[in-house]
Amino acid sequence: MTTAKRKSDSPPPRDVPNVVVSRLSLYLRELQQLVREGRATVSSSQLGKMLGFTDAQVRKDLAYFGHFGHPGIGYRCHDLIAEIRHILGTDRQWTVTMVGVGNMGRALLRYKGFAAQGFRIVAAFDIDPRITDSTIEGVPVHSQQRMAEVVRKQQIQLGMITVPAAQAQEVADALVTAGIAGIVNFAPVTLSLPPEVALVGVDLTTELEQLAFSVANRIPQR
Amino acid sequence: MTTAKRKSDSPPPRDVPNVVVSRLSLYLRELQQLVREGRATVSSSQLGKMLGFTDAQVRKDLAYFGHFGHPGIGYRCHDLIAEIRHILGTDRQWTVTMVGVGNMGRALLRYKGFAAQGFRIVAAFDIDPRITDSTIEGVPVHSQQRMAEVVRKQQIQLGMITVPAAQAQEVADALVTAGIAGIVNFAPVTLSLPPEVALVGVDLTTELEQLAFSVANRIPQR
DNA sequence: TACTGTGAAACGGTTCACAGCC
DNA sequence: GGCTGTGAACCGTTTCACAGTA
Repeated sequence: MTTAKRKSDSPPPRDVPNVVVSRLSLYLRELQQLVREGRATVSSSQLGKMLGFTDAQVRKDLAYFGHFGHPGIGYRCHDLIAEIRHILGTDRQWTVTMVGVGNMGRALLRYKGFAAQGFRIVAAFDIDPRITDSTIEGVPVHSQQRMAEVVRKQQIQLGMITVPAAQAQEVADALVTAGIAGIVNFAPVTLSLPPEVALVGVDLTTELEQLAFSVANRIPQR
Repeated sequence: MTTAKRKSDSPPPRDVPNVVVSRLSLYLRELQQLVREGRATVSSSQLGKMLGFTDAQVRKDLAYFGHFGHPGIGYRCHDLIAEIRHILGTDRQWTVTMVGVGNMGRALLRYKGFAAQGFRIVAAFDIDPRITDSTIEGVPVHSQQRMAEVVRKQQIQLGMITVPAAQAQEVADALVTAGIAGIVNFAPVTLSLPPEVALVGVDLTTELEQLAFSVANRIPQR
């Protein structure tokens, strides 16, 4: 790390627009790609162009968190990756569990991309006795009854819900009781959780509907 | 359908904020749930509460497209479902293809939820000769070389990309050449497409990163 | 009374434009 | 010359508050 400095090391700014954080993830993805291609630095306008954002937006987004750039040079890719990972909290390991080992759950268990960003799936749960107490991709699959126990013992922080919609709320409640800090919900229902538990919803049908609307109304996106 | 009327039947308003469309999908999901529970009408404040939005927001969102509500009554669930499906374009069938029949592709092929919203997966493509020319969940899996031919012949409108990141751009280019109108990209890369092709990106690692940030910074979400 | 639809006000995020730095 | 960081202007979205309707 060179002269780049954070505004304040631990407590992050209070007033960061929510969308900024989601763009941070995209910057990170592009930067990792650039490093793989051997690039050392990138300017805000180059990074913006790759993602369809303006240069000013890139600079503003990053400036919420510190002075990471170098006038006349741009941003050093390697350093900026480290900064963004620090901001997102993915410079450390997160322990994750998956509830529901059906088609979707299984596919996500096999996906190798999570580990590279610091997310380690350490346990899965299902109600089907044919798969509980087995191991899929090195991840032990437990009976859902053991959730509280396993989550506590293994200090699991995040949960992904990939059960049918009808069971999603009770699974979420169980995860909350077990002490989970955040949930990604893939079931197509709105979950209600206590406010101290973070929630991200991913509904694939909804995504297709966005696409259908764009196509049906011929809205050029970029 | 009763007295509810659209502002104008076919051409939709030009100036609809983008976020409104994504909320429309959520309204639809809740309304379908309400109908399953036997509810006939719902007010903007009830619908809003279910999703964590204000009543004014719900009314404004819907008012962009027409006068669907009934003062003193609220919205008739059944009618509003029909209206929203008409707006999204999901009152008709969409033909969809899936490129990449690995873990994720297979999981999505098996997912039953798409069909219920009007999305019919009619063909899939892969490069692995061990699975090409077979059938998965009733969906024929073709060699990727046949993409242009099959997409044209079957008049496929939308594509989902579930290949590894390194191949995503070339697959996207091939889909565009074949004449696809919109793409959902699950590969963790930024695709560059001609502006007349609609694009929705879903990056699961990005979603986990959002969650990590929220947890690391203890931001209550709701 | 219960509720919608909508102008107007308030808010928040994006873009502009430029001082400062390499 | 090339580039960042940032106050100020701008613009899009949300919320308010109320007239109108059943």
